[in-house]
Amino acid sequence: MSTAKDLKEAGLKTTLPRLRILSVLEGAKGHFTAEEVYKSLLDAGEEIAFATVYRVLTQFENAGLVLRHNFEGGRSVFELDDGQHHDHMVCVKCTTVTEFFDPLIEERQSAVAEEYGFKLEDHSLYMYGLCKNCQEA
Amino acid sequence: MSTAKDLKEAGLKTTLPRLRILSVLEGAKGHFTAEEVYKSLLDAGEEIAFATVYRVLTQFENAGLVLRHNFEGGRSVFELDDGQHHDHMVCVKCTTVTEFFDPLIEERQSAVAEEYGFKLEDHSLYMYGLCKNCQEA
DNA sequence: TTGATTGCAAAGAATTTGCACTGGG
DNA sequence: CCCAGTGCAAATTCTTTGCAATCAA
Repeated sequence: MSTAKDLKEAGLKTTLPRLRILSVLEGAKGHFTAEEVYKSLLDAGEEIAFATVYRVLTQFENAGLVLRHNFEGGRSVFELDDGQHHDHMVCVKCTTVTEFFDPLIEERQSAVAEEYGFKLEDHSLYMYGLCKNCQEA
Repeated sequence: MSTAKDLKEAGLKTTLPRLRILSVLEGAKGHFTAEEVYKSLLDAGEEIAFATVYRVLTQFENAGLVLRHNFEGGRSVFELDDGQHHDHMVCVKCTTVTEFFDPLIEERQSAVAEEYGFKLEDHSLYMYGLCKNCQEA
C-alpha cells in the first residue's frame, strides 16, 4: 500500500489531495482515467479540482509512483506502479483491464531489438478484444 | 501502390485531395502524423485544408486502407495498410519508426489470450528506445 | 443533376498552465 | 514564515463538425 512515505521519498509534500488520489488508485479496479479518479473522489464527498487530479497524476508519473497508458480511444489510463512489469488486455466492450506477463514475449522483444541494433528503453503491449464475461453476454 | 481503384472499392470518389494524400503515404518514410501529411502537401505546393487531411485519413482508416497508431506523445500516426501485420519500434529521439514482425511473439499473444478466455481482436506492440543512428550520435 | 467532398471557421475533448490564495513543515 | 501545492478559469493541442460552395460521376 502506498503511503505518505512514498510521497516524501518522491519529494512531494504529504497533502490531502495526494493521499486521496493514492487511495483511489489502490482501489480494486486498479486502472483509472483522470476522470474516473476525479469522479470517484467527488462521489466520496471529497472536494478536489480536476486540474489537481491531472497535476498530481503527472507528478506521480514523474516520480515513478504511477504508470500512464495510452490505450485506444484517446484517454490516458493510470495505475500504481508496483515495480512488476506487465502488459495489458483491454476489453473493448466493458473496458476492463487485465494484466498479464509472458517471459517469452519479453525475451523475444529484447532479441528483436538487438537484431536491429535498437536500444530498447520501454515498450507497451496492449491486446484488445472481448473478456470472458462480455463474450457470454 | 495504392490507386484510384482502391478508392473506388472503398466507395470513395476519386478526388485530388485523396489521391494526393495517398501518394504522400506511399512516400519513403511510411509513417506520418496528420500534420506531416498536411505540411508535405503544402510544401509540394498543393492546396489542401487541414480538416480534409483528417477527414480523408479517417475515411481511409474506416475503409481499411490505412492504419492509425497512437504512439506515446498524443499524436496519431498513419500508415498505409499493406495487409502484412507488423509491430513497431519508435525511436524516442528522431521519431523514426521501424517495422518488425516476430512469429513467436504473435503466437504467445494468442496463447495468453486463450489462457484468459479472452477473445483477441487486435493488438498493438510498440517498443520505444534509441535507433542505431541515434545511439552513435 | 446531385449527392459526395471540400474549405473554412468554429466546436470539442483531453490535458496543461497562469495566477492568486492556502497550507504543510 | 515561505515555498510547494491547490482551485479556478483560461489556454493549448489534437481532432472533429456544421455549413455553404464545389466537384466527380
